[in-house]
Amino acid sequence: MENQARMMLGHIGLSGLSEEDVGDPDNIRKHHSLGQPQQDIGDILQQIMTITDESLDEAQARKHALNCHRMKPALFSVLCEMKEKMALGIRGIQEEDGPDPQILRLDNMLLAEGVAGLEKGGASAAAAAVAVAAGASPSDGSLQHSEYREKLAQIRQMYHAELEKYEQACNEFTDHVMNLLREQSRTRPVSPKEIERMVGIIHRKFNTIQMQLKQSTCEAVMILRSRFLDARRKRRNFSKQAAEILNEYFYSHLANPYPSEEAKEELAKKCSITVSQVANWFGNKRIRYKKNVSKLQEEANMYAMKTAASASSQASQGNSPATPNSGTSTHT
DNA sequence: CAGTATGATTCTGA
DNA sequence: TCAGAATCATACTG
Repeated sequence: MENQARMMLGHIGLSGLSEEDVGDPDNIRKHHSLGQPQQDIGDILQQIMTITDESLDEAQARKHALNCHRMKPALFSVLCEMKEKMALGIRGIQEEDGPDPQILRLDNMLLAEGVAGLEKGGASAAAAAVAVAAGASPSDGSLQHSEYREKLAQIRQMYHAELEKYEQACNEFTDHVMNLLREQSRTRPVSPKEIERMVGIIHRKFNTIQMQLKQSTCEAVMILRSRFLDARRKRRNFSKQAAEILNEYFYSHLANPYPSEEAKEELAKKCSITVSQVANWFGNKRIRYKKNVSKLQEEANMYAMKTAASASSQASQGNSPATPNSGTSTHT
């Protein structure tokens, strides 16, 4: 950081003059009386270039010597003059280009994913959104989404830690550069605009770093999300018992195999699956039955007989069936 | 390992 | 918005 700042500023600073130049006023006279201005400029440039090799203490001593030098006001005015000419070139640079659309996009994405939001609500909301996208009921969410939420929280934590680190580093660096410039303004002309410009440059640099952080965070969330959805996509056959229950209901309501919300909920509870899984099952079953009536007729008969048997046994025990047996008789 | 079964997803039309 | 239809992806079976 220290060196970077010096490198950024050193090339225009006066502190490049060597000890003998600054310490001994005669040297300046000597250089001027040599009648070889090009050689002198070369020397000075050489000295300027070696500034970065010096220790901080040396530089401080040199600066102090320079500040006390009786030629300083004259040098300062010369530098002001030079700067006036140079400033024309600097002014051409555009200052602000408004908020970066890419950063905005990334911010929105992170907000939507619950990474950049205020509290954990964002993360759970995102998890719920994933649950809805995956067609699951909210009731089965807590168990299956806990892992997702945990990972998301990890990403979130890392993101915020890094962001804070970058912000801190940016502020520290800005402070440091501003102090350096303020310090230098005693020996060379440094306008507030220039300081502002330098701060702008630093902020832009840190913004690009921040954008990279946001980009990789987005990537991580996307990977996590797709992995989570892929995991849900992995199919497990329902248990034999669940299939029995669903088939029984289907064939006993063959004339109208569209269970109501309440019926679906009950079936879901009985089969230990979600309501949407019940809906999926009925959707699949209806279409597949229709496509293959002749083949599934056998299955229909089997379930019809089974239902009849259980109904009669229940009747003999004095219990009435819980669900009406509407469709079986038409399909024998 | 190929063919089939099955749960889930996506698209379409009413 | 919902059901049907097509399709995908995986599990199961001979």
